Amino acid sequence: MSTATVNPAGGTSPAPAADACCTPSQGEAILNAGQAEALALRFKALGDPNRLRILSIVSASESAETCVCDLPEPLGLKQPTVSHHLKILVEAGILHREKRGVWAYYSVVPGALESLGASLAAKP
Amino acid sequence: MSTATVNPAGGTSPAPAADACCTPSQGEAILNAGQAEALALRFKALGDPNRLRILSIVSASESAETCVCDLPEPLGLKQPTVSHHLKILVEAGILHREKRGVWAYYSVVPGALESLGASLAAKP
DNA sequence: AATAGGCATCGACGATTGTCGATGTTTTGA
DNA sequence: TCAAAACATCGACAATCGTCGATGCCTATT
Repeated sequence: MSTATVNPAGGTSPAPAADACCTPSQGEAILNAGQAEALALRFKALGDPNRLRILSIVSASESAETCVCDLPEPLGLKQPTVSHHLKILVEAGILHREKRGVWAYYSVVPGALESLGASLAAKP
Repeated sequence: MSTATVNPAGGTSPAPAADACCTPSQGEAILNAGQAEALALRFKALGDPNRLRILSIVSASESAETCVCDLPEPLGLKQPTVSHHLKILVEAGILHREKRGVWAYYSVVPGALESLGASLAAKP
C-alpha cells in the first residue's frame, strides 16, 4: 500500500489513501507570495482602529477633502501620529494627498475601497 | 452597522472663512472607538501574506474544507505557525474549525468575507 | 495498556508597529 | 527679512506580531 500519510519531504501527494485526512491539493490556483504581500499591505493599512476612523472622517465628506488640522482633535491623537497614519493610507493607495498653500487635504482614492472589497468577495 | 452617513443634508458649504482650512467638524457621525476596534481586528487578520494564502487555499478547496496537515507544505511554514494563523482567522470570524477524529478541518464562514467587503464599499 | 500521530499551546526570540516630543521644511503674513 | 503656522520627518520607546522548537492533549491503532 505505498504511502499511508502525507509527509513533507518533497513528494507531491502520490495518491490519496483511505486514511488520508483529505484531498491533497488542487493544482496551483493559490495566491503566490508576491500577490499575497501586495494585498496584505493594503489590508494592513485598514487593520488599525485610528486609521479606520480617519477613513470614516475623510469619506464622510466625499465632495470636499479633509485637512490634517481637523483630524487630531476628534481622534485624540497628536499631529505627528496623524501624519504617520495618513502616510500609510496614501502608500496603500487608499488616500490621495493634495497640498494647497499651508494646508494638506486628503481624499479617498475613487474606487480604492471598492476594489479591495471586490478582491475579498471574489476570493483572496 | 448601517452607517448610511449622509452628513451634508442641510446647508451646503456655508462659505468658510478665508483663513480656515476647512469646515471644522460634522457632529458625531464617525466611527467610534469600539466599532473601529472591532473592524480593525478583522482587517488585521487579513493583513498578513500567509493568512491570505491560507484563505486562498481553504476557499479554493473543492470540499470547502481543508485540514491543517495540507497547509504547512505549500506555505513553507512550520505546523505551530500555521496553527497560530488559523486561530487568528477563527477569532476574526472568518474561518470555522471542525475537528473530526485526529484531523481538524477549516472552512470559510459563509458570508464573512462578503460582509467585510461590503463594510468597505459602504464607507468604513 | 501502550504506542503513534495530528494538532494546539507554551515560551522565547527578533522584527515590526503605534505613539509622541523634537526638529525640519515650506508657505503666508507683517 | 523675519516671524508664525501647518505639516512632514526623525529618533526613541513600549507594545504587539510572526516564527519556531519543545511540549502537552487527544484520538485511533496495536
